[in-house]
Amino acid sequence: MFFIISYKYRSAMPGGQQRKKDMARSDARYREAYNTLLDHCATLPPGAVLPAESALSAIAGVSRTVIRRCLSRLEETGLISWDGRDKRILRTPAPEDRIVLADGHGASDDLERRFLDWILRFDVPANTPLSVAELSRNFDVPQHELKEFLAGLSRFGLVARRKQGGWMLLGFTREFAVELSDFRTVLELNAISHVIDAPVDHPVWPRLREIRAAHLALRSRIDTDFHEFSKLDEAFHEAVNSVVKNRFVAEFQKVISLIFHYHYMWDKTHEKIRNAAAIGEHLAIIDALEARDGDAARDAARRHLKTSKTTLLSSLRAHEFA
Amino acid sequence: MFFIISYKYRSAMPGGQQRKKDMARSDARYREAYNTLLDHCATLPPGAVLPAESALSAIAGVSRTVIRRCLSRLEETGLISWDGRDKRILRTPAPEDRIVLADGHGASDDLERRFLDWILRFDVPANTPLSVAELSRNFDVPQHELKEFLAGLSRFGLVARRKQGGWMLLGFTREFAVELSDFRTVLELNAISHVIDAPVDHPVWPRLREIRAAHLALRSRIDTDFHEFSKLDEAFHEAVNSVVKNRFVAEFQKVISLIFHYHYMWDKTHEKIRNAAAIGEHLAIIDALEARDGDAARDAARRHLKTSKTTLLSSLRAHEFA
DNA sequence: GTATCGCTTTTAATTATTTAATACTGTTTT
DNA sequence: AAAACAGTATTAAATAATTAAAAGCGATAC
Repeated sequence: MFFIISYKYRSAMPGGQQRKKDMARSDARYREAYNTLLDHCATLPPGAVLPAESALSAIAGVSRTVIRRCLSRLEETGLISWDGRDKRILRTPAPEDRIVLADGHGASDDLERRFLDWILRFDVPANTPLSVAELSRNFDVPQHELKEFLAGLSRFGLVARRKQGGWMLLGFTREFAVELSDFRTVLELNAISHVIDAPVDHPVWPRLREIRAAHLALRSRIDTDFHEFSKLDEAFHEAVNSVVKNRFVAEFQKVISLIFHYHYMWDKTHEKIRNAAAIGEHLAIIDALEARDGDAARDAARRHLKTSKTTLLSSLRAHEFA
Repeated sequence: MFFIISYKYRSAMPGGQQRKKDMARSDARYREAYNTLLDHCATLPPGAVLPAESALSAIAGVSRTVIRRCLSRLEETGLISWDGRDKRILRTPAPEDRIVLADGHGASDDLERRFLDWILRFDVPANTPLSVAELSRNFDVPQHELKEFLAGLSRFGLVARRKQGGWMLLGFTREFAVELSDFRTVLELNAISHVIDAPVDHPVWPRLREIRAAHLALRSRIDTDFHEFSKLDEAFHEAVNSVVKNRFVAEFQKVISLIFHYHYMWDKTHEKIRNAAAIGEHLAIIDALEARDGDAARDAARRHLKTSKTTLLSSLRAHEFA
């Protein structure tokens, strides 16, 4: 009983805002909901009656508990009157009525990309112990999120738990690269087969035509713009794999394409020659696909993936001896 | 300063054992290390000098911090004398000197199997909200372990976060089953190709011969023992896939085989006929493999996997209308 | 000079606390 | 009477706080 009522008075305590120390869980949800409610009130004239608590909870996308906390504050601030079901707007909310949102970690969503980026860019060696505390600081993400993220990565065999606690980076070893390349080949050849069977009105066909044109255009100015190939490579493989509608394939493809993409970008040895050759390989695949010649397409793809694998491995070797 | 010294006296406090409430983290590591050290002491005669702290930490596989805590207790119990580097055994340890290991959650390792078992056995519907607290109670696993586990599963698209917090079971929908089957087909056909290329002295060949014999034996008594097929099915697919040495494939295969295995066990409709047919399909694959006929093997495998897919889907449909 | 120790600092596992979500219950409104 | 609603109680999720363990760092003994 007291528990609920106390909401009404809590924010009236000295300081107004809660001390950070007391907040086991952030009240960001409440703050956002409050502002959303303000916006809603702004659309109504003074004297208007507010809808039911459950209706408001639907509007703000939060539970009734949060709504009641918001209403308490609205009443207290003098924005509304509140007695049971009767909730009336007293005055139109002003900009200064909003509560500031404690700047949360907006960084969380991008974590995977930034983490892989870090590993590949700084060439973090295999068997490096990963400190959750340190990663948390560097990536500006709460520790528990990082733990969940690492738990997810462990499913890909990229990291593993250490017996003495914490985590350890397993890849990027030679074995990892080989197995990744092999797995990519399996997925990609399957995708090629799917493209061959795609109906004539499938969006992949115009997309491939565009990509072919882009390849030809880049080939004509390869001497100067060879570094643009990386983007083209990603687009090509994305187009081919887009035909396969499979959540498992998609999940892996995300990681695979990221890793290959970065290696293409950073391995600068013979970059121009490599990219020129890859353009040729891509065009061969597209030719075979458009001719609906499955065997030829798979052969061409196999050749291209073999080149990719070799490139990936040699870039690892280069780092090893660096 | 006081913090560390207190180790020496803490265990002398009333009760001897720490109150559970005070233990933010379990001291299981210390307890195990202590017993290990006792075992080590038992091999030495009284009066013998114990090795350096770092050496002991290597023996017990823990940090020096834990070793020092153990030494404190050993000294206190009168088992050793300890003054700086001088550590001598005073008497041979007796069985009652061991500390009891607080029975921890030995349940953690088996979590994946038990979780999938639960989903499939009780036919938990798609879009069911999963409560970490409840799962934690039912599976007798700490909450944070469950969160990490669910984070891992989300990589397979089996579960996902909810915006209002917590997790939600996504599969087992029809789409999930279709995509899982398709993915399994891709992996399995690849495995078949690998088997074909395996050298004559590869262990897969004798294994397949054994499995063929087991199939023939079961076929002769299929009328009574048809339910034994489930084990045979698992053995067959495991043998074929064992040829592919790939961490990504292996990780998926674990989940896939579990799911198909359970469905074979529980879908009781036409079980005898289904299993008899599957035996024939398996034998056809084995025949083609032993004849080193890649195309025939892949065709046979495709037929078998198609049957499997149909069975999986119809078992889902059966549940839907139940 | 180097191996080892005492002590300090840092990290990770786990509990505890706070906020939010949900379930339940009786009352009011239609 | 039935539906909608607010008040209350319970439960869960996020995250801070706490403790065990690990790692690090001079000092010291050999």
